[in-house]
Parts: sequence; C-alpha cells; structure tokens
Amino acid sequence: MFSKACEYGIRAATYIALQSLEGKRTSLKDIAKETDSPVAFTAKILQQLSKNKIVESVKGASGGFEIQKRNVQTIKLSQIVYAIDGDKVYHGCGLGLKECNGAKPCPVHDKFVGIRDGLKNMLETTTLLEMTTGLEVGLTYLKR
Amino acid sequence: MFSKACEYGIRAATYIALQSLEGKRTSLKDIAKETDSPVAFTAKILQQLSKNKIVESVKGASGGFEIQKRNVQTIKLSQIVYAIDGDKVYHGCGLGLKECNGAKPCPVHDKFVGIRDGLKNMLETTTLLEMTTGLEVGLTYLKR
DNA sequence: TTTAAATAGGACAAAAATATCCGAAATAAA
DNA sequence: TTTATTTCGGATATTTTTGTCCTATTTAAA
Ligand code: FES
Ligand code: FES
Repeated sequence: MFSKACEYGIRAATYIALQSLEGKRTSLKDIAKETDSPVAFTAKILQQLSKNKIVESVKGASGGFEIQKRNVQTIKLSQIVYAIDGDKVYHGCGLGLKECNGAKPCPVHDKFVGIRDGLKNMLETTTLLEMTTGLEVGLTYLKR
Repeated sequence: MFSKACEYGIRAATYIALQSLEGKRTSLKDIAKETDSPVAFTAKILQQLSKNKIVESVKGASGGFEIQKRNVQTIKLSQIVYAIDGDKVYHGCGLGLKECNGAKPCPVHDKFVGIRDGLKNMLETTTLLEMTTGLEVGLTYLKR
C-alpha cells in the first residue's frame, strides 16, 4: 500500500506528535527505537518531513524533532503520504495504466476508484492528534 | 497498491480470458502487445499463473495461453493477486507493523481494516468474465 | 573556549523488484 | 525428418527501494 519509507514516516511523525503534546522534543535515536525503525533511514525520512514543514528539527546538543501543538491538530496523514510517496496513491490506476481516466477506464476502474477514494478520504481526515489519542493509554501501538 | 508483476498478471489474464471466450488461444507476444507489457517479464508472470492453474499453457507451434470458458466465469481477481503478491494485501498492517492484530492495533487499524476489506471483497467478487465484458464493446481498456 | 550531542547531507552498499537473454524442450506443419 | 514456432526455466542485467556510513555543521553545556 505505502512504501516502507512512508510507513516509517507516519510512525515517526506520530511519535514526535505524541512527545510534542507532552512538551518534549525527541531525538532521532529515540524515535527510531520507539517506532522500531532503522536509525539512518529514519534520519533521511525526517529530513524530508522537515523540508516539507511537517516536523521541525533543531540542531545541536539537546536538539531533536518536534511539532508545534497547534500543528499536531491540523496536520493530516495525507500530507505525510504526499511528502514521501507523492500522489500515486490518489491518482494511480489499479491495473497500472499510465493514467487513471474515467473516460477511458480499465476494467476495474469503477470499483477501484471507490476504494482509492476511501483511502484518500481516510488520509485527508485523520490528524496527527487523532493518531496519538490511543497511544497514551495503551490502546494502540507503534511497534510490536 | 499492487506490484507491477501483479498488474501485468491481471491485464494478461484478462486478455487471455477475452480471447478464450472467442475460442482463440493467444501467444505471449500478442498478450504483451495488447496489454502494453514487457514481453520477457510477462513470460515469467504467465509461468506463475500457469503453475497456479489460472491459465493453461500449450507449448510448441500454434501453442500459447488459454483459459477454459467455465474457468473464466469462476476465476476471481483475488486468485491472481494471491498467486503473484501473496497475502500481504489481505493481512498486512497499514503502518507496516510486523503483523496486523486487532488486539494490539496500530493507530490506523480500525479505519484501515475497512479499506483493506473493501479491496479484498472487490477482488474476491470480481471474476475474469466480469473483467472482459466492457472490453469487447470498447467501454474499458487494457492499455492506453 | 572546549567538548559533547545532535541534525544535515553526500557517498556508498545491499536487497528487492523489474526486466532481458538464451538454450532446452515441445509441438505442429512443411 | 526437418523446420519453424512457441513455452519453460535458468542465468544475468538493470533499476528502484531500502539501508548504512562518514564528515560537516550547529548548539548547549562544561
Ligand atoms: S483507469 Fe484503472 S483505475 Fe481508473
Ligand atoms: S495493526 Fe495496523 S492495520 Fe491492523
């Protein structure tokens, strides 16, 4: 569904959001550990998220990553997915035709568009805040 | 969503089904051309589909691929996807946790399962016959 | 001012996915 | 029987994705 990079990105951003809500800035090392992700690869992904203004990075001792509380409420999963995987999730053809086009559809177009739009809608309506709500109380997990 | 191999596989199987309904056996070369797929790679995928009894192959001059008409009606897309991509589409976690588990869910589990099940249901209920119905009359396409 | 801790970013490495090539085997037709 | 056509299957090549390593830079604290 999503690339590994994107999965790590969502998990990392969610963990950063969780910490930020508690007023804590968190380090790459910590993020990788708590999301069970490869450290150096996660670093690359965080650079991308930082460039896309999804997370803020602070260099130097006691530096790390954080997300402004007001942004935790407004950032949607769709922004993270778009920053890492681009728009193929939203516009790609289910059978891999060069372009999805209702005027010249593939045989699964009608059924596929419904599913794709459901996914798109889910990503566009789910905020980072919502992602964190179950985590604090142990209802949901970022690693297994 | 699906791997390239799987996309090619579905397109190829659909084209073979279409030809088989007209009583025609079709060759690799023809399949690759009509589905706009790389010839040699498509050959590999057809071998997989052949081993999984989804298509039948006939060696030698005037050989090629075909699907019994009664099977065109019964084969579901899910069988093709499973033969090529395995079951990750059906059981994988949206955030890449090692296992999707409702008892210890990731933050998107509840929403994701709905989408995943919708996709699963679509694949399990769509037959090859259904895939071909629009093709003959130019309502749907396998290449662009 | 020095040191330690942290991110940034370029270069490199490994693994997986995608794709090609070629000889072997089968088969129908010449 | 020979030839042409076609799939089969192993080896190989290319590209993309995933992942690592190292140095530079920034910053806070000693
Ligand atoms: S054309 Fe294939 S999904 Fe729209
Ligand atoms: S645990 Fe992540 S989708 Fe089920």
